[in-house]
Amino acid sequence: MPELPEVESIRLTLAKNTLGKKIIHIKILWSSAAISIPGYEFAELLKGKFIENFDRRGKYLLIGLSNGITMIVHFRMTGRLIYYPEIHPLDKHTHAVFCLDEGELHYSDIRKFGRIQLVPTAKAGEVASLVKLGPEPLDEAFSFDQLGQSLSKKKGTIKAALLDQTVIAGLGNIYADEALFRAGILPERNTRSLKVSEIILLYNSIYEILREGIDARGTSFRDYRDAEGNRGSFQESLMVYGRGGQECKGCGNPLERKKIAGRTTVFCLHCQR
DNA sequence: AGTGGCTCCTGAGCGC
DNA sequence: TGCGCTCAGGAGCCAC
Repeated sequence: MPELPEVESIRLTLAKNTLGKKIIHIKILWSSAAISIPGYEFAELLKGKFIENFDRRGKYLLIGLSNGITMIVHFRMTGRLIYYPEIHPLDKHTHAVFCLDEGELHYSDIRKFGRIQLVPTAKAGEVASLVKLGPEPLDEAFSFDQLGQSLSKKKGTIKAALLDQTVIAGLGNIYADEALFRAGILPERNTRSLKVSEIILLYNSIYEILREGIDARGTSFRDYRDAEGNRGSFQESLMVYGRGGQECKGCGNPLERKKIAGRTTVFCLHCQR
């Protein structure tokens, strides 16, 4: 599932392959919920436009086009945007093909949870889902004070707080569990019970985990691929996610697996407290 | 206001 | 072999 490091990897590989290219035409194969406007209108708006820049906010990818329109993509669980230098056959779950002056870009999504919307670039900052987002964890301006302040407003468990995109943008189930393990904090801890020293540990862990995730070009636990169709490698470095019942890589005790904040959560009772 | 539960959707994995 | 069940989950929405 594309979280911040995966979306960032998609952004980088897309920019490398498609920046400055022209959209010749678009084939819409499935458009019911994924695209916010009727398919023909969507295709008409993008036809003949150049891909000018790529940005990312949390798990959202922002593609700037030459007509003053920004395409905002959220991949949710299984969304993919893959560039092929040559004409490439459609697969069962391809929803749209952007035919470029050189190569083509395929948007596919097995579970159909992904969303694409078009907004005027000038108003991209006003899009409700983006406005609500909390700070960017990799932004230089993001401090542990800021994290502490965001967390102080939350009740519930720290796991729920980390998944809340208004607290901090870009964490999903994988990186939330990994950051908590690294910080040595139990996911079920009440957010308000965290000491300043623990918030500093958590702040550093989030930063490191996301950086390492990007360096590994993301986590391909199952479906994730970057814009060149390649898998990431961070799944090899996971300490807890997807490892319930297995030995903790830190202490050797079996890892716990429990639903917290409605998400499967894996943690170590010995290494986290 | 904050929280918990439901919904969308498909494929994988399991037991029988 | 194949059926039917359960699970995986981001975020929007609703009820309390």
